[in-house]
Amino acid sequence: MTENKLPSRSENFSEWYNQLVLKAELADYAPVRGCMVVRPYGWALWENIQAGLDRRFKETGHQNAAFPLFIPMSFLEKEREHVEGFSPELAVVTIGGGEKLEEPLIVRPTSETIIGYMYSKWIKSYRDLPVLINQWGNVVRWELRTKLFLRTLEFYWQEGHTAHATEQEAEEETLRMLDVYADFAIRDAAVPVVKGVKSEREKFAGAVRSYTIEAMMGDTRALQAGTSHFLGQNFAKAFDIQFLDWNNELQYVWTTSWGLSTRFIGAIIMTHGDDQGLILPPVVAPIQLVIVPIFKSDSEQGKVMEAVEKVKQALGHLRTHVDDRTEHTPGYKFNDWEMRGVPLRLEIGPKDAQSNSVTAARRDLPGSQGKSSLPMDSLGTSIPALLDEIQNNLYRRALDFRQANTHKPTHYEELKQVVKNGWADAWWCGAAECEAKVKEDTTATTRCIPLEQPGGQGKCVVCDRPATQRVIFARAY
RNA sequence: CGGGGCGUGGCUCAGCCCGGUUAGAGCGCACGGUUCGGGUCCGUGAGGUCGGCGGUUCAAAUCCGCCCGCCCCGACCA
Repeated sequence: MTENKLPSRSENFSEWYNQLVLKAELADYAPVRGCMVVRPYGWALWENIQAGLDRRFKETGHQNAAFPLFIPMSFLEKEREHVEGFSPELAVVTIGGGEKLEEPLIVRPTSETIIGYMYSKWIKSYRDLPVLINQWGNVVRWELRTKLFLRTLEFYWQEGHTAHATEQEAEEETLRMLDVYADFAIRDAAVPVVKGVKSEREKFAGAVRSYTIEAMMGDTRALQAGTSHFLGQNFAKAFDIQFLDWNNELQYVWTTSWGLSTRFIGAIIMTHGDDQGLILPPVVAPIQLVIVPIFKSDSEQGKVMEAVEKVKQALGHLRTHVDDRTEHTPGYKFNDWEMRGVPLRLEIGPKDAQSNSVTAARRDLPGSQGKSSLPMDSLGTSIPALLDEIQNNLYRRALDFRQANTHKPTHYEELKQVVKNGWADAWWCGAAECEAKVKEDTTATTRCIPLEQPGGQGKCVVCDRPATQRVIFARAY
């Protein structure tokens, strides 16, 4: 009767997540520890994420390009913080074509260095600036503990790398791309995010300042869903990226980098999913609409399939799938597509065909609550409207959840308590010791200093000294 | 690397403590029929060097040793 049941989301979130990823056929474990195979359904979701981002990148004037997978080891060593940050997690190639290499190559963990090297060759004048390039690709980081999509040895992402003539322009670019990520997360993925600045401790190795969008997952843990870094002149100096300015003076460029990875798929799963399985936001769902035909006799089949054809034509612009498998009963298919997160299901049976209507079932509302009968003639407008409503409902629900689980502790004992099961939004003096103490005592870290601040000042939740900024403490993935 | 748990058909596990016929179940898979508006039901069948190596024993999935792998919790991280 109940086969292939998922573990309960509320009882064992982690197990629920792992099994859901496998059963929904988003990904599978690869033979190498920590590596992941992205299966067609998962990749289709990634392609929709890519499309949403890529459109925004183009709108903001960026171009795509591709840089090498292999980077000379010496490149990494040119920027001190960068090499310190990434050394422990490098994959290194020492043999090529059977010969020991003179200089080891690293498999890129990120491409600031090799792109910096190329930029130094390309940029000579202020007329060459800005350079606005994005790369879609894969990178390798030898992580100790991995989790499907969230942290794998190899992952797919995009990394944007830009160079500018002035500090202000680079800062603007950094924030512009942070906004692009936030807009994508909110509007395409229905994932509410907080934009903010990372603390010194949490920032990218080599950055002057790292910005982040942080999202709350269904177990209240935080996930860094995308980052944008202001790199100052760190990489420009390490790679000699210099240009002659308007006054014929030699200047270092100002650079930025920003990235969003397949980790975001994990964010979508953990934000929207429920005990039944995935719930995918319509904008990014590989299948927006599944049609389940229902019939017994041959004559019923004829009428039903005729209706199915009509519906397909009316909804030609949507990503639609007709589940015409004969080996499964309708009930089985309902559960199957719910598990896979398809946002809307249309059931078309003899009764519907008879009454010239279809039965629609929303994935975001459970059981009969989400069911309604829609007249066949107006599906061209009613279905897109319904998908919109689902998209909006998913966002609002996730936002409500985050707000309900974000606390504002005013003293340390309270902080320690709330951070066990939620976010803490609190005054912080900015001292690294306070940050470290919280981590020590609770495992929670500072996620970001939100860009939106209430103003005024208070007392640091850890040490009671005066504080002018609020920060979010949370346990994170 | 530290702490905990676990390795038995594709999956989830029982059997192990107390060694002894051809190693089991449910799900999945294949075939036939039945059913089809919320995971139909019945039948038949395929599929396992019990993680690996070694030891004890007349006899090892079961006892002992070593190794390997996986999962969870930490340190590292998008």
